[in-house]
Amino acid sequence: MSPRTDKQNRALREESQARLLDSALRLFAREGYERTTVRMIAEDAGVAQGLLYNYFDGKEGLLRALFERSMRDVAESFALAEDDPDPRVRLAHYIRGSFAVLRRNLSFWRLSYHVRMQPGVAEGLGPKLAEWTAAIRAELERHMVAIGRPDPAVEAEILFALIDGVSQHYVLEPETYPLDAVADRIVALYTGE
Amino acid sequence: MSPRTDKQNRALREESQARLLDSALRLFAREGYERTTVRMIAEDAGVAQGLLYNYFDGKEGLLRALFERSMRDVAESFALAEDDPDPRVRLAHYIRGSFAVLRRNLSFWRLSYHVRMQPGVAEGLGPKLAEWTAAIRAELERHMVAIGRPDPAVEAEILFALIDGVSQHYVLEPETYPLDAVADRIVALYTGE
Amino acid sequence: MSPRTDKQNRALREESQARLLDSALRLFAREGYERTTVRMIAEDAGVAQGLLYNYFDGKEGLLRALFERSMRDVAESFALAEDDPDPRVRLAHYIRGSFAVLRRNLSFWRLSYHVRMQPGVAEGLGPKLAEWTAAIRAELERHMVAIGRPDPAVEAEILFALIDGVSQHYVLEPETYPLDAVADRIVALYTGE
Amino acid sequence: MSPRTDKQNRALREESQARLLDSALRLFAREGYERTTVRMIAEDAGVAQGLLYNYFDGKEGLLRALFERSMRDVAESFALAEDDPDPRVRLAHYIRGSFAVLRRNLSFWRLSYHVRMQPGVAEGLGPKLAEWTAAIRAELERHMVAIGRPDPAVEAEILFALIDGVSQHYVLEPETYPLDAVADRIVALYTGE
DNA sequence: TATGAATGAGCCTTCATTCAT
DNA sequence: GATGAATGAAGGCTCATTCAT
Repeated sequence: MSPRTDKQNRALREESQARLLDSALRLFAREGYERTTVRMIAEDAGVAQGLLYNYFDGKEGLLRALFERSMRDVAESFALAEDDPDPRVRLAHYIRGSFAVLRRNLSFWRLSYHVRMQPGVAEGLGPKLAEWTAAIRAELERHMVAIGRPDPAVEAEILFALIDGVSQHYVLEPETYPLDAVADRIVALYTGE
Repeated sequence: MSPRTDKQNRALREESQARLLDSALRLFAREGYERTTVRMIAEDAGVAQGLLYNYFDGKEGLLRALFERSMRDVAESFALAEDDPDPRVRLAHYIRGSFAVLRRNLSFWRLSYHVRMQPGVAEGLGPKLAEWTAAIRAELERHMVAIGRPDPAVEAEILFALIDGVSQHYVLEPETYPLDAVADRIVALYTGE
Repeated sequence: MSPRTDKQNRALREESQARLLDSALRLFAREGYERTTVRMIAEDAGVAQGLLYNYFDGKEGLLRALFERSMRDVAESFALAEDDPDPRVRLAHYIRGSFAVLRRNLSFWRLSYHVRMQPGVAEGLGPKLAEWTAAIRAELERHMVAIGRPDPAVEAEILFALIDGVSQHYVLEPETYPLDAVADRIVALYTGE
Repeated sequence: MSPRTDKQNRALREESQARLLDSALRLFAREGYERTTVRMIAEDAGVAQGLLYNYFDGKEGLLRALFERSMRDVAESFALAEDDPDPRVRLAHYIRGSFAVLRRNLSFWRLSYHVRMQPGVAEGLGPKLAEWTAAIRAELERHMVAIGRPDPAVEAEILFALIDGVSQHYVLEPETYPLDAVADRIVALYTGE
């Protein structure tokens, strides 16, 4: 008789959006962005194809929304880092935190590395990715300064490459990769014996 | 009109194949595998579209052939490594050699990283990639043993991740990445002071 | 919440219908029938998309209703024609009246010409359009008889084509078309010097 | 063995293009531009859908090509007009020529009137249509001057509207419209008694 | 050997319409 | 009476591949 209340509508919308985002994340990560069709996503999400276009600006808009949501999640995860007075402890937290975030958002990281190596697609995301890596470089350099390393810029590059390389190897074989042992060793390398 | 000799035919064949492989490598690396069309490759190579199917098993076969050729090139590059008695020197050579190979075959590495993060495509290449990384891991572990590091398996993972991470960062920004400084620092890390 | 009276309901209904018809007329005329979406109409009318289907038989039903309403308006406009004893004066009134109606209902005429040249759509309107033009032809022929023209059927065709052609040219460029001058000249042609 | 000769290829291309243009003209005219699908055109032409895109810039490009081809045909038809010293004779030729062209290219004129009343589509054709009608107006005005009519601009509008109105009525009912009788009467009106 | 015209499956997207509330 | 989330058929278009020459 009377139309749905605003609250009902909002719930419906959020449910549908979330289902689409979840399905898209899983499929993009598993099959790749280009090979994932809009049909697959809608089917996986259990909605009609057309619905996607009510909420996102096409397939690419869905990818963008996915990055926004996931980057927000990641940012929140990092925000929890405790503020220890010892810079070595802070760095250790950062490193371990990175791998914890990686583990918790495996699909997103897989997608992220996929997109980074996919010329046309990465550009569709605008400057977001570039800003992100710039921020990581800056943060790592601050850490290097704090722990008193000489040539902190190069050291930051090295730690960045190390974390990134490990993350990628883990993402490619999460079942078998010895992430904990590697993480321990990296932390030991930077926080002394 | 007049029948060509076998030698002429062979030369024609090899010329056409090489042109196609070169164009494919450049375009796959620059535009991504999925976004590169067969038409683009043929046009860039200056041959008709159909010719590709005379020599390769479609677009994916072309990619496979590309990997075979490039991996042969890379293997040859590494084969030149001198055989120094000092294991630290040998490791230093290996590391510097890796980055030298990277520089010389930028497009191939770009494509390689691209494909590695592209689920469906990577599988199309069969076990080649997996064997390759396994070989690298084994070689690095041998180096770690030779220089007497404890826990050589984990150390090998770390050096692999480091070289891979640096390579990838370089590949993404070859113009600005401080590859030499980073390489020097890595060599220093592993060959003492 | 509190039950509405019948009168209130009727007012609501009529308001919504009128808003939809007005929006549809403007948009169909401006954008064309096929390129106007139901969403555009509902948005322009400030109602929900679904409401349209409460009152009309879909998009095509809306078009039909629009024609019915507008043709009623037009018929009323013509009904006001005075009944002068001089057939020449009556014809002059008819001609001038036609252009006056055209000016007052520009959007409708634009839509009307649009639909007339749109095969599938015109048929959807049923025999209405055909009857209408038949009526015009008949009326014009009566005028031709009344002013004593030989071969009144052909003369009626000519005047019909003339009025129709002028109307269409005016509708295509209402800002610049010299409608008054043309109308004067036509009246002069038929009512003698 | 050897590839097709250039001549063979050209013949194939022209055949396909002509088939597509012919089918498109017939279908656009009969069903309307929007309601004609690319699938329908290809099927009617007896080729695969994709072929259309080898030769035309999509559906709209096909329409443009159609207008170019048809307008060239029409221009050629008019170019044959004899150059009589008597301006009345020249005008009579022009009027009769218009209707002859109309008869010979019925589908095109139907499409042309259809497109003229279809806002978005007409714009897609660029300034072509506008230039065309401007040229017609100018030519008619020259005729009016030549036969010594006062107020030639208004007279040109009237003759233009008349020809256009007749043409359109004929196009809508080519089977029954008394085109010859109407044409005779119009010529009589302008060339005296 | 080489060409390029032709194919058609499958993609992303739009939009009239339905229906639970 | 009114809402707007949801549907899904159908549209235009791309592109890997085939094949007659």
